[in-house]
Amino acid sequence: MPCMRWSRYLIPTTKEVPKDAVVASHQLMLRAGLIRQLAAGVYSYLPLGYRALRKVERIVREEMDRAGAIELHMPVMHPIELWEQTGRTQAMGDVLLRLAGPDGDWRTQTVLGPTHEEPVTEIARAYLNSYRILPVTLYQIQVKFRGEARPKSGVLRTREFLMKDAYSFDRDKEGLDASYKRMYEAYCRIFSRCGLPYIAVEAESGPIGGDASHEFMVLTDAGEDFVALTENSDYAANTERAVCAPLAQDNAAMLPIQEVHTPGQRTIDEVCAFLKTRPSQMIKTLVYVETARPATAGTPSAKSTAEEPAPVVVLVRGDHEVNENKLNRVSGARLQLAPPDIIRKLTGADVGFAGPHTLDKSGMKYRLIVDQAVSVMRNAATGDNKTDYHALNVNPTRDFPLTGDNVTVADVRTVVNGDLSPTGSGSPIRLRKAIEVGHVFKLGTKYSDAMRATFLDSDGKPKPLIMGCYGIGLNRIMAAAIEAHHDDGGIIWPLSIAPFQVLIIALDPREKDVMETADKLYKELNAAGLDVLFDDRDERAGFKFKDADLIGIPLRITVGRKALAEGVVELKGRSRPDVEKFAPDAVVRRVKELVQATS
RNA sequence: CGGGGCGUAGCUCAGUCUGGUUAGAGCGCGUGGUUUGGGACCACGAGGUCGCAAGUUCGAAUCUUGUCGCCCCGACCA
Repeated sequence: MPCMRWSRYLIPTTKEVPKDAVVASHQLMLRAGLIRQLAAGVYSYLPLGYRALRKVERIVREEMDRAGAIELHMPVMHPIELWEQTGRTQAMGDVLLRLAGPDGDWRTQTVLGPTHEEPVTEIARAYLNSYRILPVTLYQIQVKFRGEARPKSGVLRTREFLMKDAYSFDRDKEGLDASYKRMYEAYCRIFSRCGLPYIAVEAESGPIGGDASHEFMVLTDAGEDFVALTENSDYAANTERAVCAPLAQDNAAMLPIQEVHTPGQRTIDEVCAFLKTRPSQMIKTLVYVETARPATAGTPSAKSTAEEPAPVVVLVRGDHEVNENKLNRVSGARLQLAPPDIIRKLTGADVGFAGPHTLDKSGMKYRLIVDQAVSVMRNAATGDNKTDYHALNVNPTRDFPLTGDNVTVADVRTVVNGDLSPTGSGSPIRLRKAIEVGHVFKLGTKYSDAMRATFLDSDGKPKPLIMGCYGIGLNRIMAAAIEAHHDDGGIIWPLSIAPFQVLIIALDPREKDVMETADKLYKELNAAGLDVLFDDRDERAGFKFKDADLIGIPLRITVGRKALAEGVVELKGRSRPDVEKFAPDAVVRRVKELVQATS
């Protein structure tokens, strides 16, 4: 049995808040001696932190196994050729970490895996070649490497992290639905068992659409995703994807268009202040062009000199933001904001004065995409396609079309606070910050097509494997748990993932009785299969209590001279203020009860 | 990649503007003593090529240039 005496263990706690740590979980993980930073976005897990991480790992593994997934272990080093088969060297860009080496060296042909769709599909291609062995779900718990542009918030966003990634392979869409559901349910169990207050939200699902993707979120300001939740909880989605009920038609009488001299007023805020109007009464006119498919050096696959696609003019309300995911889907192309020269050519004005009502005068072809919220406006203010001028009382239908070959009315904006639930319940949407701890995704045949991973179906015909992928960030679970469970004194671990379940503090370690009693409790609890840490350090009581609160072990047994003189020891839960007194024998029973009740 | 900030002891920082003995404090660490139920106190001590490099100067933590690293905001995020 390993010796878990604090005096012989390594728990470098600190009183001072490390200067680089901003969010609570980062500060506490450093102060409690769980992690140590080695480089930007690269952390060591110290003994206490590693124990918690392994607890999380165990829960994840148990639930994956229970859901019928099969564990394997794939390499971190991948031949880049594998990534070229799916075109993701380009899609991933700088996120894909390459090894450096002399030209022609194997190193330059090797990348560190940021995820494992390609390697797992390579395995599936080799071995999952009959409908008879389907469905199969494979998973691993493995380190991932990503060239994150900006690691931040401690362990929440790093360049190296531990992930559980699972991949399902099915013969048809119904099978995928079933596999997806099984993983979804396993995820719910995992996050519940880890003590996380999570919600599952609809997530951006890329080209497949529908209900093909969910993210598991923990609501906290330390997160960097935004989720849209309705007040009555009938809808929850990532803002990348969230939709809302259409806005109602404004029925004000249309006023005649009026031109206003607005010298140098370009931004929505400037113009609003100048015109004494509000952003919600303005139309933001944005010009997009198709992203040039960049031909990476060395790959002579560039298709150039095709006809220059027409710019896409997008209208959203002044207080709304374009959601580029939605826009790309509506337009059927990958768009980016147009450079100034195209804007000048199309609008005849400097950037900042574009409007939808007089665009035809340039003679340039363009497509018009009108956000639904704009389509119901009346008497809006917008640019006048004339430098230093804006127009008042611009109206859809009268001044620019809502129908026609090159016109689309659609939802292309990001939802905002106060939008109403898309379910029609009328419940308002609230935006909340959240940490993404898990993501389930129906992939379909994207990778099996690209890598020709087919199986022979019962009809004797080769068909592409239908895939799903399912990720969980284990380090993020740890950090999210701390974000959700801490107080001024430190961490309050959920029992299930606490590095230790019980902390025994010997308050007067030089007293023979105290040490003997504490040591006996330590041995008994250990023998009962509990994870026990024994604070046998010769320190003052206050010092040890502060440390105990900081590292947040759920159950604390205090053995002190005074209480022992009355024949008792003290039991306290980290999350509650009250202290219970027990005879040493009784406390072991009580602790066992408490641990069993929660596991 | 754009904007801002910071690199001095294991940690938190002062000193830099205005160059000048041997570079400081608190925490932590070691030794001894007094203490001992919510981060004690006294004494002594160990620990730093002031991120790195070049330059200016009689002299550089301090000025100049370059470079590397870290943090924050933004952009980006299969």
